[in-house]
Amino acid sequence: MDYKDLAELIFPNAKDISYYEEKYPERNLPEGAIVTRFAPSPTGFVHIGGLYQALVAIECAKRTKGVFFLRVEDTDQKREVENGVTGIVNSLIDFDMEPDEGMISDTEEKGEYGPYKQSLRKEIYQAYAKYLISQGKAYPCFCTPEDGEEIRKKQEEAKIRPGYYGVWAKCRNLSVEEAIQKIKNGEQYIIRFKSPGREDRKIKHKDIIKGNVDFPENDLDIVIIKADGLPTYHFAHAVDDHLMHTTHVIRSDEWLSSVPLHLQLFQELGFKAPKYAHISPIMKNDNGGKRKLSKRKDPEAAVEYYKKEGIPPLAVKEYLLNIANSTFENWRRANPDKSIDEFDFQLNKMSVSGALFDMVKLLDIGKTVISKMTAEEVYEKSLKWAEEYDAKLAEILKNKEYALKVFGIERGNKKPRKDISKWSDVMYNIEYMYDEIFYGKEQEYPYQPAISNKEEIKDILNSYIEKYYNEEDDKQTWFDRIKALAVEKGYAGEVKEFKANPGKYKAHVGDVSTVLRVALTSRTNTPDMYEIMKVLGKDRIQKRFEKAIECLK
RNA sequence: GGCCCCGUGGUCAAGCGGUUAAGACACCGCCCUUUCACGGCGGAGUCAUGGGUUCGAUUCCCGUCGGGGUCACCA
Repeated sequence: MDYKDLAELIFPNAKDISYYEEKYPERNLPEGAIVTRFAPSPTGFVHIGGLYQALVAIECAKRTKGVFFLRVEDTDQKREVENGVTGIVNSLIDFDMEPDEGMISDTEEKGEYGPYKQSLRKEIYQAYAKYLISQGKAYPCFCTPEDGEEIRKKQEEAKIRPGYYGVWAKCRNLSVEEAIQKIKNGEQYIIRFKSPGREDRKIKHKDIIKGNVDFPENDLDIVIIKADGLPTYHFAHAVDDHLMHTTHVIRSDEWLSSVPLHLQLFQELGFKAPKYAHISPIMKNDNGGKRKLSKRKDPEAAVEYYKKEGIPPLAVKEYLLNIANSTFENWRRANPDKSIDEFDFQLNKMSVSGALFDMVKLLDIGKTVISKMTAEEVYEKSLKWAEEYDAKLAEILKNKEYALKVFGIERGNKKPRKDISKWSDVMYNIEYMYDEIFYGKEQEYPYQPAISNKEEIKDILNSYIEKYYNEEDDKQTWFDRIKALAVEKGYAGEVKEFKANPGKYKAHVGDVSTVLRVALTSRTNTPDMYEIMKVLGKDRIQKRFEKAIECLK
């Protein structure tokens, strides 16, 4: 009896691996094309770090006319969440990061290299496990989880390296006959890889991001097929990325220390190993210390958070790209209007250490991104956001024609306003332009100390609307009239003049403007008042003044 | 604890043996200006530490310290 008999006994129905080798031929891609993937567990939750990885992967694939695919790693059934895959796919779509192939929902997929869901690939893994067993490179292990625990305990007590290896790997040296007998006796088992490695030897690995890294060889007989018949991550990774012809494995750097094992697996399976790029995680400052953004503690760890806040996906991507390649920022300054797809992303220029997440910077990028949009775009996007997250905003945005005027204020010129960094800022930015909200609020007029006399304010307001305001005026004329009003009432027409001779005037034209502004908007700081008045129109201006005067009493 | 990775201003970072050590965000000041934002100009602030190597180290080597990762029938 030999290894083949053992393999046959364990996986009687498994196909020969040549079947799969033929079924999934080499991809027909241009020279240098990168085939890579995003391979999350279907928890339905996409971590910002996952999005980051996916973005990097997409940039690589796009740049080389390669392939980016989505594979679902659901070999741990405990982690399975209902509709988890759809959730992930939708998040990618939200960010305009749709994969070229792979899963497109919980049950559907596209592409020739599937299934893209590992739980559906059971027989494939078993075929390769069978192959390994028949070669004497894997074996059934009859140790129970409790046995494993016991071994670890002993190792800990003896202060030696824990794990299933060397003399501790009890089942490794079972003869084929013994193994067959145990199986026939109905003993439960799992399949372990028979590692040819030695801990006292080093291997060299060149990681695209981390550079040269030396490790001790792997000598652990890790399990490749679990009791439930599904593979472990390591085995699935080797089989899948081989069969799917992945050229570059781009993943979080928590996997870096598994590289010796993975390389060994590829070697023993007779596969060509992919290139690896291990990305540093995005960190967060946690009083003094650094730690990974945590799903439990940090809301911003979830991609869903950005959607809820209304931070434009493009802003998130630009921010992430900036962490990935800091040259992006300079490129962006030089090419403010180009698509990010034109940026020459370099995998090997990625930072080796983990960056601290900087929300302030993200929001700054958000401001710039939104400032470049047309009023129409701002309208569409904020409405879409509002429909999902802010019913009141959605309601006031119904009148598109008017909303466009409001969003058009100081927009589209060479120096557009930058005061909206996310869609959830919109309400605050525009609410006073809507009468239903303006009059609905408890009226407060924060007049400035420069002009605080009630009669004075009333006089300025009345004079302005009666004698000085003319809807037809261009901006220069409009402001000249405000100056004339100021002068008439004994204020300096120029701020400079006032500063030069402060004793000569009650205050200056700026203070007069503030009176108008506050009456109009109940705010001291607003965008350009000329444009605001244009949008409001004379009737509404008059009404607001009347209301302001009324409130003075 | 073993193994591995990392350490330039508050943050992201360029730099790779000789630089006044880029740039961005944040901060401060000034200018522009009817407010605010924008924009422009300027400012403060950094090579973790100790030893080497070298004519010369932020750059190379070693130690120390600090941070992170990993040691599952989880991924």
